Parts: sequence; structure tokens; C-alpha cells
Amino acid sequence: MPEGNEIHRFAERHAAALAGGRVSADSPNGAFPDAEVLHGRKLQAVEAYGKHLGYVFGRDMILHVHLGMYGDFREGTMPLPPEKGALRLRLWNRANWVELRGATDCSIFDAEKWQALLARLGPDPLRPESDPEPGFAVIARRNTPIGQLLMDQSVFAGIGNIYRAELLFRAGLHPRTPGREVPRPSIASIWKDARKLMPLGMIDRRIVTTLAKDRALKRGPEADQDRTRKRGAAPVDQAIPHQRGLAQDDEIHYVYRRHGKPCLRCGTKIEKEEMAGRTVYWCPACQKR
DNA sequence: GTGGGATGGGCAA
DNA sequence: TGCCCCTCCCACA
Repeated sequence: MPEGNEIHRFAERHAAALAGGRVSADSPNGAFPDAEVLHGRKLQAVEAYGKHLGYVFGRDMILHVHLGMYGDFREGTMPLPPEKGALRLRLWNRANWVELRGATDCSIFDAEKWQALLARLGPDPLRPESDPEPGFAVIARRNTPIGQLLMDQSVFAGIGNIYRAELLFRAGLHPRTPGREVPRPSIASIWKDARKLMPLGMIDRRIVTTLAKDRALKRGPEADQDRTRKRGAAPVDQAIPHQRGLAQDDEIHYVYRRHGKPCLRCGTKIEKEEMAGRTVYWCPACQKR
């Protein structure tokens, strides 16, 4: 379900709710029998790298969670809610609980396995210390389309299908452009844009990438104050200038899942195609090779 | 009620 | 490249 931005948000929230003390753990659907190994242990920290989460219980006891396409968390304050659905894992303390469903992976890593995972991930735009150069270098020598390279977690970690499409639109770059033909300033600006856009991404659990000036919907200041969810409209954060104003469902993205609809900038029909098993979307007029 | 698709990735071949 | 994992949601009947 989520891309890197939401994974990092989960890490922050789960650390705030549960880290620093002992937690209880169980696996109501039995799909994570190691829950009993974690039960009663102190959760030291929660880390996010790309789309991977690590719940650190010890040097050789890191709970690795990858949500994949279907996985999701729910969070709340005690008491635990009634058990519902296929519940893989619950973690809780006296104050808070976290539930995990549908994850691609939920298993305990030792230090070696955790390091091996990190070693195969490229720089993560959401980690301030990330050096993008290794990612730039890979792109500069590959003939693979840039649309495919942006989805490759060993090039950059954390970018998913929505940000792939939207970053390319914002850069004016056609997804089929071979990596080695992407000008250095273009890829540098995509990295910079990802650094800026991804932390601001989630509005009402949706990613909003469009500028207010590109959205048809214009509202007065009083509407801007309205933070409640309206059917089909996402309230956006006043503190984020590029997201000022409400965003209708079909204008929270420039191209992602907008195939056949007019481009928000130029009116040309958005196109789509399969690229390495995933659908990529672009505006044939705004995005050039 | 049903069926297809989805913000992902590992694996076999 | 295609298959699997195995969950939720929406459009459509």
C-alpha cells in the first residue's frame, strides 16, 4: 500500500507510541508465530529505510516488516479493539496498540540479515544523511528506461509507482528515456524534488503532488480552513504552500491513474503503458525524452 | 454479490 | 518475464 513517505511516518509514530519500554505481542491469526519471542521485550527503536521497517528489540532481534502491496497498520490507544480480519501481529503497551495485516514480510532478522538488506538498498530521499551519488552513477550508465530505474529500490529506496509517475511529470521527463540519456541536472532535480515532496506527501492518507495553481478547484480562504474530509475532496495543509486549497480526487496527481483524462497543465490526454510489470503514466506533451 | 486492480517484491526460469 | 503472496476497495451487476 504505502510508499517510503508513509513507511517513515509509521516508524516515527510507532516509536513514539511503543519504543523505550516493554511491549506485549501476539499473532491472532497465527501467521507470525515468533510474536511470542517478542512478547515482554523492550522495544529500543523503530527505523525506516526505503519501504522497509525495523523494530529493534536487540542486535540480533530486529522485527522486519515490509507491507508490500496489501499490508497496512492500524494504531490506537488502549484498550485493544475487538479482533477483526486477518490480524498478523499486535504490539501494545499500557497506552497504545499497533495492528499489522497483510504484510509481504513480517519476520525477525539478525544483525547480519538486516545489514545485508540495507546494503542492497540505494539512497533513501527521506533519510537526511543519504548521498544520492551512487544512484546518479547507476542511472548515468544504464540503458534501462528512467521510469524503471526510479522503481528500482537499489537505485533509490522508497520511491513507488505514484512518486515515479509524478516526479517524472514534474521534471518534464518521459518515462521511457534511457537512464544514460537523462541529463545530470534533471536527475539531480528529481532527487531534490523527491526530498521536498515525499515528506509532505500524505494528506488524509493520500499522496498529493499537484500545485494549487494546476488544480481547477478554487476556494476562498474560509474553505481552506476546513480540515474535515469532504466526499471527493482532500483537505490540505495550510503550512504547505504548494498544496494550498482543496484537491478533488482526480486532481491530487498530475498523471498517476489519470490515463485518458486531460493533462492538468496542457489538456493533452494522459497515456499509460506497462513497464516491467507496473503501469506507468505520462503526459505526451509535457514530458519529453 | 463479484471480479479486477492496487502505493511491492522475491523467486524460478 | 511471469507467478505468487493473500488483503482491501471500488465499479459494476
